[in-house]
Amino acid sequence: MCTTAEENYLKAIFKLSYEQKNGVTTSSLAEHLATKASSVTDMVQKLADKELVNYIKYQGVTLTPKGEKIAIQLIRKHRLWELFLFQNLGFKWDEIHEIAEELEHIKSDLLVERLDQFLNYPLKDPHGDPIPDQEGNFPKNNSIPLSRLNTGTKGIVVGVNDKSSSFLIYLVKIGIQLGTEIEILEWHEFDHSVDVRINALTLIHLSYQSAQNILMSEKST
Amino acid sequence: MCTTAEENYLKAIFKLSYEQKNGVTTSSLAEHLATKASSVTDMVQKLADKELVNYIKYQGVTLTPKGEKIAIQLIRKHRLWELFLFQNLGFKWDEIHEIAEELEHIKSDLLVERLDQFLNYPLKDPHGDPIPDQEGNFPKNNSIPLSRLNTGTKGIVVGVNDKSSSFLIYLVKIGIQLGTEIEILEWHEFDHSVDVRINALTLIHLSYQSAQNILMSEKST
DNA sequence: TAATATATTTAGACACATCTAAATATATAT
DNA sequence: ATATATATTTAGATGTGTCTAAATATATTA
Ligand SMILES: [Mn+2]
Ligand SMILES: [Mn+2]
Ligand SMILES: [Mn+2]
Ligand SMILES: [Mn+2]
Repeated sequence: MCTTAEENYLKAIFKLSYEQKNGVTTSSLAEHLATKASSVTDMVQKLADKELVNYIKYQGVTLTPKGEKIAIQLIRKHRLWELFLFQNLGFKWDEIHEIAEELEHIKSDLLVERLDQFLNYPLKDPHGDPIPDQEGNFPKNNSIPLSRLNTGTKGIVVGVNDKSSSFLIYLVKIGIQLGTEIEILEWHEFDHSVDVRINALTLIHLSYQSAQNILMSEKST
Repeated sequence: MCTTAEENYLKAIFKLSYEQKNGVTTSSLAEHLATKASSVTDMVQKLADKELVNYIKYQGVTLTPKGEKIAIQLIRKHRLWELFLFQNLGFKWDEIHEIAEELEHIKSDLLVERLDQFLNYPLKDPHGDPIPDQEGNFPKNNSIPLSRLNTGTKGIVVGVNDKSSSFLIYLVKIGIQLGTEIEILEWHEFDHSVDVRINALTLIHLSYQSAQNILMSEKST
């Protein structure tokens, strides 16, 4: 069994290992978990003792299969709870992450399966992120950042990279949520910002950072 | 804010203060929480520093209004979660307590209110226990232990005192759950056990301990 | 390659929650 | 009332998870 702190470390290592292919660094973990590098070293050594991570001093850390399994189950629980909060309890897009951050640590395999069943075995959470199944398989999602769409193309918003409240609230304010149709009107070379049309109606301007964090369906038109 | 450990102590003090009117004793708390008397003393002193309990050495402990409010909110959360697990996720009578013991510590007032709304503002949990409202008021429940019913009277099972898995599983096995009608047939003087008829059909024998732990509606016939 | 900057680990400390063993207070019995 | 038993508190220790400051390794730059 893992403590809540250990679980949060495993989840963080899993997330960061997509950006850092040869070992997650101590400092990036410290930043992600809002803690100190020395605390990370301590914990990572403990996780290595438990054979949940591979760790060589100064070389960063990767998950063992055992550690990865736990991380994926946590993501599964997190996203199922988020969907429950969103769909059944009427929480907003930007209110669910923090609560799910606590709920994901409730220890009961049966609870997760029943929740999955109650929600009708969903494939995506309210942010458009894929929900892994019992075995840890992620459903395919072939989305690309809005920043990679060409002028003139249209697409549907299917997710976001940045799940911070501030970004999500901003998106709602400018009229963007899951399912919104967006047409690329014009890219601006100098700052990579873009003018778009929302739902064939409203014209708005998106910064490059926003464009990178909005995920669109690949339209094979 | 309280830690999970502090919250569990407050809840335990609240429960035990019905049996011990002038201060909950250190040893009874230790027993209830499956810990040592010395640990209880430590924690109780900390809770006194936080002004959540009144504590005088060797005199036992009582809740302050502030401490009582927290305890009642915990009971509210615990019972709402139990009902959710029972009604919506299909858990059995005896499976819900342990999971709710974890869920009750999730920190979000909005979550509790939304859950209450989702469950349609219920008055009782799956064990027949009253669910306090937002202000901490318990709905009246005028139940009496089966052990106090006279020969010939009938009643409906509306709750249980003992919520242990073993007792609940036993009740299900002998055909007793919430809503079951029980008729008192004959009391046995020597061991205070009783013969009863269940749902106007099955005859069974109950020990005095069982009779004390089954709560019946007061029938004003 | 040597000097400097940055990243990481180690050492030592602290708060929390628990324990065992010893000291002390309260209750009970002679 | 004194002795004995029981309940409670204190003292000292442990494990977890965190921190700051110091030591050491790796990366960068001259
Ligand atoms: Mn978490
Ligand atoms: Mn999400
Ligand atoms: Mn609890
Ligand atoms: Mn209950």
